[in-house]
Amino acid sequence: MGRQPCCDKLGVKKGPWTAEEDKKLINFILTNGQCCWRAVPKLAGLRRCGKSCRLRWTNYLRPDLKRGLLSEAEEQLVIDLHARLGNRWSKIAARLPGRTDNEIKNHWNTHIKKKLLKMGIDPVTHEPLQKQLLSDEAPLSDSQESGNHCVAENDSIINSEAHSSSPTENCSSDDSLLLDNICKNESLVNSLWLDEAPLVDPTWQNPAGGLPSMEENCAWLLDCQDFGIHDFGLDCFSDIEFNVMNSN
DNA sequence: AAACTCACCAACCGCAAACGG
DNA sequence: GCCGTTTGCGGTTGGTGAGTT
Repeated sequence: MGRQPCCDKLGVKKGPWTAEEDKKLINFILTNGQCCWRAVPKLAGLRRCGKSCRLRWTNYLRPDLKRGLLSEAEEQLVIDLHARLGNRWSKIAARLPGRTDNEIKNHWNTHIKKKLLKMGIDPVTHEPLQKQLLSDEAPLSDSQESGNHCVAENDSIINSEAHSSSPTENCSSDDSLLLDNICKNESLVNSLWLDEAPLVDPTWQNPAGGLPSMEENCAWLLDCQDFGIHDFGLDCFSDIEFNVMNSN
C-alpha cells in the first residue's frame, strides 16, 4: 500500500507565496487558530497543500519571529547546542526564541559551517580538524568512535573546543553578557542535556535584547508586503495570537 | 553592459513519529 | 496491536540578487 500524497498534486500551487496568499493564511489563522493543517487550504481558500501552509506560517508569517541575522551570542549558542544535539534543528530552534529550525539550518549551512572550518573545527564532530587528521590515521577505539559521531555524549567538548574559540572575543558587550549567562547557567545546560522543554532565559525576555513585542514583530509585514497588517485587523494580535501561542 | 559565479534563503520532498479509530 | 491519516523534521533544491570578471 503506497503512501498517500500529502495533497492532491492536481490544482495545487507550488513555489513562492504571493502577498495575497499570505494575507489569506494570516487572516485564517488569526481567526481560527492553528488546527488541522490539511484542512487549512480549503477553509482559507488557498490552492496550496496543508504542508506548505504550515511551513509558510511557521517559517515566515508567525508574528513571534525574530527577523534578521543571528547575533554573535545566538550563533555561539547554536554551535554549542549543535555540539550536544547534532542536526536536530527543531530542538535547537526551541532554545532560540523567535528563530525557526529552517532559519537556523540555513544559517548553519551558509555561515557557521564555514566559520568553524576556518577556525579549524570540524562542523560535524566539533573536533579540531588537526586532531581528526591524526585520528584518521590511527583507527579509533570503540569509545572514541562513538564519541566522534555522538558529540552529545561528551560534555567536555562544549566546555573545551566550542569555547576554545573564545566565543566572547568578537561579541558586543551585550552579546558577551548573554553568552556568559548562557554558559554559566548550569540549569540551562542540564535542560539541554536532558532534552527538556525550552528554558526561557530571562535575557530573552528583556525588552531591550530579548523578543520584540508583537507589534514590532508584525511591523516588517508592513515593510515587506504590499498589504498592511491592519488590513486584517492585526490589532487583535495581542488577544488572538497569544491565545493561539499559549494553546500550543 | 553582459556573462558568469557565488551566497543566501524560501520552499519542496520524503521519511518517520504521533495520533486516532 | 494494527492500520490509515496527519503532522513534524531534516535534507535538498532552485530562484534570485550581489559581486566579479
